[in-house]
Amino acid sequence: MSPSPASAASAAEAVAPAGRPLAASAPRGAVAAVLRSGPSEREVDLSLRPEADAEVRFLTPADPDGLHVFRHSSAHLLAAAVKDLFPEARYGIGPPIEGGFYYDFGISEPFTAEDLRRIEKRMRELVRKRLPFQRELLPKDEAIRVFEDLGETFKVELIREKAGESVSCYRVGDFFDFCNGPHVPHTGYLRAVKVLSSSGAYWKGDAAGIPMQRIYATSFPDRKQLVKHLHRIEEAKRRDHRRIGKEQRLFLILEEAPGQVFWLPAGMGVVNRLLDSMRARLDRRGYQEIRTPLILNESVWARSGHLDHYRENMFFIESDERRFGVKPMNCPGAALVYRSDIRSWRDLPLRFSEFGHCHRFEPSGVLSGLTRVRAFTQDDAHIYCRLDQIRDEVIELMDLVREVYGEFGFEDIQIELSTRPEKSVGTDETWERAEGALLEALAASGDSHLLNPGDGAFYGPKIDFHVRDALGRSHQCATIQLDFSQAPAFDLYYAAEDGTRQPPVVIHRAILGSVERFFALLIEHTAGALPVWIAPVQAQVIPIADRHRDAASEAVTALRERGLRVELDDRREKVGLKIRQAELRRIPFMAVIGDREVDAGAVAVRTRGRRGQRILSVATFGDEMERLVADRSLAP
RNA sequence: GCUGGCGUAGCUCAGAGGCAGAGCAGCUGAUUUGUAAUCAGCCGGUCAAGGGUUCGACUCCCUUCGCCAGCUCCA
Repeated sequence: MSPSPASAASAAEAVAPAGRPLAASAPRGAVAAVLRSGPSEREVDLSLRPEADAEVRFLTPADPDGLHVFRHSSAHLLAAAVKDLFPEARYGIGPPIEGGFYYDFGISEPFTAEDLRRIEKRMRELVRKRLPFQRELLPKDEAIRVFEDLGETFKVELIREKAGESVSCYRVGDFFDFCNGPHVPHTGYLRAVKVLSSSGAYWKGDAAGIPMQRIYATSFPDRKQLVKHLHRIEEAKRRDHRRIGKEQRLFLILEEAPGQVFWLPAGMGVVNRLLDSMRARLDRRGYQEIRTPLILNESVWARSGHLDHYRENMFFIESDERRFGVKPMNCPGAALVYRSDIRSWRDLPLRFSEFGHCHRFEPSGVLSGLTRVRAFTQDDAHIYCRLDQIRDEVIELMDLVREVYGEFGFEDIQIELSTRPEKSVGTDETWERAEGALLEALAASGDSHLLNPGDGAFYGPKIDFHVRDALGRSHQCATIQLDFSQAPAFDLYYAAEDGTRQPPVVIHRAILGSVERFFALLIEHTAGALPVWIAPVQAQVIPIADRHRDAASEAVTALRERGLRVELDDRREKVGLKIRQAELRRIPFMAVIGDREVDAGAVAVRTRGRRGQRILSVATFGDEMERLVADRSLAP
């Protein structure tokens, strides 16, 4: 997320007089300042006394840079508390992260829940002491000596790697840390802290390296914001697709097939409507749908490069003394389809779409609900085109992504460009050309993006679209990947205008990404209250007593004849109970029929999540639902 | 895969070295019901699986499987 203009403007600009601490001119709540000297800027403590009158911008926790400082200071506070209680813990790094911060410690025993409570308590004690954050500059060799004496081997390593000749350190109480700063003036600022959880981690993220214990925590400038944040975390848990999937009987994941999905009728219906809507869209955009085998001869995977680059993520089976690979991707199948006929430059671009069921062997520890599975359906396509068509195709694809995600109301989407990884096929020249084409398309689209150097697929660079789930975790969904290597690997060519044989460029792309993952995000995004067009049941018709059954049944029939998904709840239960259960199932509309409605030839329509009802004729009610379906409306 | 936690009825969860518990759901009956839970009765369990310790294990120990959080990796 980038800093919004509104919050950046909230940081006050000022001129600080020479010789006086910046704090003297700082507005209430400021935690640090940005000092401008000429064209360069640097973040500094409020205790700094500028030598000459200085232009400064004060940072508060309301702007992203200020919050960063605030959380970073909080991380020092956490480490100080841990060192108090566990002097043998050596500290690693403690950066701010979205929603809080963490600190890694080298310690033999994992922290218990009780440890975390004690740590939080000690943090609060240190807050009450209002201990100042004091900056000290040491020569590099002296700093190394100091941390060696303290036994802080991680810090010694960091200083050796990162520090310049003069090493900036901060002291807060007895806690001394190598750190650039800046920091809040004293611990009293950090009055709303909460230790959240702990888990294992590794020094420098290296799974073969030294195990560490990581403590996650968060902090806010006041108690109210902290409570609000903790509330959001609770709300996210309520939206968890695993929970809603179970409650609403959408899908199952069983021990009998780890990482694979059993779609229940309600969930299957949603998936089918998703796919139908994608198919209609693709038809309009000139795609041709294909389906290729799940299991292909091993030689295909040798040819495609998967055996060399993707083997550890593949399932293999042996039958009739021959080895087969279960497809983790659909590309080789598409390549074989392309090769099955002669192709002319006039045919391009050829857009083959495939809702391909892919299997990938994922390590057990990464499986999670529908977002990380071992078998999933990709809404894949392979576009075979000429070099000069790449730019327009990619621009067209970005438009398609925007269209689909916009329709579901996803707004927090991050675009990332990933470039050549270490393990890759193809020449430097083709990689440069492919990366250049993507950059051009990105520029043309006007969307901002992040750069992920070295994160591309082994066969080409890619543009990924990430969407956040309810818990704030980011998931890759749509992806657009260029591939200059499939054509040579599979001897693909087209007859060019000049009569020569030319290799086509392949664009792999998925819009939903994995249908399973997209489904999960949709559930969390809507908290299970799916839009009418895709909801498993669109309306529940509820007769009040037995004598209203016939009228209710007629209403159901009339609505079903329009193609609407309507259920009848004619159990001999109270209306309150039926309404409650329909609300819990997030059914968009509840149509109650009692004496008044029978007399008027109407239904009393209650809309999901709203009190009160409207008296409508069955025909009007049907019209309204049809309109919501046709518009793919997000309401109600 | 690694670190830690967890696995008890269909679901949510309590319990605990000595007869296995609750609420909801389900079934049966009564209630004919007006917008988020009507009442009563009944049924429901190899306490994840395998091994070990013990007079006795659901409980303690070991192994395996699965789930959860994080790490690493990714659609």
